[in-house]
Amino acid sequence: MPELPEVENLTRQLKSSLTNCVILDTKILFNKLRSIVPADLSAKTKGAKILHLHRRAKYIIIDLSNQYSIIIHLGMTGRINIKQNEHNVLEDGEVSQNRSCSFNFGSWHEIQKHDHIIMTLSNNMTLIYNDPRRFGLIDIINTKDLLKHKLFSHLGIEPLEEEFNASYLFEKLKNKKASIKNTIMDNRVIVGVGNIYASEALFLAHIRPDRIATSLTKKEIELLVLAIKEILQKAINAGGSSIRDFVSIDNKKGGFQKLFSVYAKTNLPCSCCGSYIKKITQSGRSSFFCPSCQK
DNA sequence: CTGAGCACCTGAGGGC
DNA sequence: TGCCCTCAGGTGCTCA
Repeated sequence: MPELPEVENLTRQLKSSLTNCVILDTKILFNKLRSIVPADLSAKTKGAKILHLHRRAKYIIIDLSNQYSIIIHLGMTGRINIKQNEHNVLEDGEVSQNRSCSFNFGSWHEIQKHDHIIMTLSNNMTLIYNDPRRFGLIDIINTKDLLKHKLFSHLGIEPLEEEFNASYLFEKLKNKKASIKNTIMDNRVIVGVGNIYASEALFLAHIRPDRIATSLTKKEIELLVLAIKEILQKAINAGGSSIRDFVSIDNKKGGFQKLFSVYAKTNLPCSCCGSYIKKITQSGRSSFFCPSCQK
């Protein structure tokens, strides 16, 4: 259930629990994800130490001690669960016990539906990649070739980096015939803005999603850049619901979903002006906006 | 080159 | 209960 904020939070969590772990064994239960999981994933990970974890766009990258890097993408429904063969206390002090599919207190070899990759790690931990729709991806390549990888070579800049600013976006919007919503979701322009936050950011910037990109004024572009950064940062700070899934608290209604202003709020009153939120379809995906606040 | 549409999948939820 | 339809947080490919 990942947009950038969730992948960012997941990466941070994984970083704190997996850094310096050794991969003892990797089992591929099902190899047909978005692309075929490399058959030598097991051989290339066996005995390697996890040195560093980081994120690029919505990809999680795990650098290993043996010059390889694992690339993970969660697609629409991918999850990473960490099982621990002992009583597990979460960061906020709660003890997890309400999820059948995660902590089994001793019987942690039990395989759940849609578990595709299982990594046995040192420190009594097991990493499980689960993905019902299988739009996710796992690959492994030489660390030095990361940037050349075809998944990364065409990607635009990170929205939270300083280089993503009004003058950058202004240049990118020149001659764009697509809608502004499609444009900010275009990975070649900026990465990591998914369907939820595209709608949310455009609401914050008071711009209709179906405006042609070139029609935005400089002022609107400035507002939009700030809105994208703000909405992503807020969502990261709110923690992601996938993090809660990751640490196995089933709390889908909580987290940042409460912060949505327009997403999935068709026909509900706008929190700002009371007008009813409208839903339209753009390139086959739903967009939500307030017809009165957004121009 | 661009942009729209489609394909890849399973599962949840609504209508009948 | 069950069948059928629509929809879902992503992204790369094809075609015009």
